Amino acid sequence: MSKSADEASGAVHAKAKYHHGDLKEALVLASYALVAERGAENFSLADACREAGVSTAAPYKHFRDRDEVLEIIVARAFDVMADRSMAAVTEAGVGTLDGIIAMGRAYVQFAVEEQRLFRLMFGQHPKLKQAERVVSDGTRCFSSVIEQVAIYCDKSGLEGNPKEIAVRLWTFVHGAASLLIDEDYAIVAPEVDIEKMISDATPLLLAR
Amino acid sequence: MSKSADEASGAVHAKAKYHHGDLKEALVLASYALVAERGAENFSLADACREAGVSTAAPYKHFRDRDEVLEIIVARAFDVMADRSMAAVTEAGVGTLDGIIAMGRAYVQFAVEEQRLFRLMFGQHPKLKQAERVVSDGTRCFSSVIEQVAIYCDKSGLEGNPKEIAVRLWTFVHGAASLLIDEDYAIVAPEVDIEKMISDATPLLLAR
DNA sequence: TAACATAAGTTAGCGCTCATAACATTCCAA
DNA sequence: TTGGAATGTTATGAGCGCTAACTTATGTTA
Repeated sequence: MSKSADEASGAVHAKAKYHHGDLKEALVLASYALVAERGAENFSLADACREAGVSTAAPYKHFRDRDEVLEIIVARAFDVMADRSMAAVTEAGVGTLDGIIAMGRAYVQFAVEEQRLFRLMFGQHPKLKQAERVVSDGTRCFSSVIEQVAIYCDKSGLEGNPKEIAVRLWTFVHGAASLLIDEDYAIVAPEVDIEKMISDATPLLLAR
Repeated sequence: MSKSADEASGAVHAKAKYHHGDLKEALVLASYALVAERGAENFSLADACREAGVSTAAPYKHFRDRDEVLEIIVARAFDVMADRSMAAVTEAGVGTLDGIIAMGRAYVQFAVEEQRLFRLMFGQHPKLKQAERVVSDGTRCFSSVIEQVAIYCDKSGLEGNPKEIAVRLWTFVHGAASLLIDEDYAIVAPEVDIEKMISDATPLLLAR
């Protein structure tokens, strides 16, 4: 078992080599998994080190600090989100009402499935927000929403400003995602059906 | 100066008395202020102890652990929020569209002014969510929204389920508050006018 | 009034974190 | 072949939450 694991990791006969090979990537992968599982607040770089089999000082040869690791994780998470979102749109119909609803649902679904990552992506963490990779990936993600709304407006002769409408839709699904994963609905309105709420509210919010 | 402070705190000639008087309340007040200022993640019980002038072990005579202090803080913050919300409704008109819009704006305003508290109140923190005081205070807060919607529906002959509509409105303003304080709007749509967005969206979401 | 139980403080210490400094090893290129 | 540069190591510091064991003050009861 441990033998096949060794082979899978590409180490032909790697008995405790001093240099890891690609420690940076290994630490990012381990950290990504740990954050996705336990959340950023319960993630320690030290754990990632143990997983990668190196000392707790090793990361500092590759990263500025703990926050730089989180930065990279967030950027990757945005990529994953963008992919899933586009897949949903493509399936439901580009530039259609159903497509836009599907995007909203995909947003919430991502938030539920990747709770811990979602919180890190959108939560307040000053250092992360300024990071180049985070800003550009986040912006790209949002642009695709505006695009879908623009096509829909065009098709259906709606007059509104696509960006303004996109912000409105984003606001709603983000609220839904947040209240859902933070279990605020559960306390106050456990019976709420999110999927239905989104399909109900989307056309209302698209109105001019 | 220090003399008048002593008198104000009720200590007639209190030079370093071994027993504090009301350490529990003093720690809660100090902690509330620190959390409001720095956020729960950057708050240490140790800091609150220094502020209160006691050892770092002292709190454990009064609280189960750090989380119990946060629990109490959240409960108090909900009270403050409920007060401000009701004040806004009363001023704008009970059971009117303006009243409902005012509540939404008050929600966002509270979130902005008390960012750190807001995050603690609605963020994911399993131990806190289950706490009795938090659940009951949160529920009471939400009930007042349902009430306003119900009156409005009655008056204007709207057919919808008040709770369902209240959830929809809450979802929207919560999304707005979150994206605003976490600076996600700032990255992607810095020009957005939240006040206007809320007054635009509220009537749309009230529709059946 | 004296004695004592208990409440409410203290110090010391464990185990964990992030981060830095100083040292060791390995790799690669001149 | 050899000397940096890159990439590991160990040791350490400062801060955190929390517990154990001890001390001091308080207030009730005999």
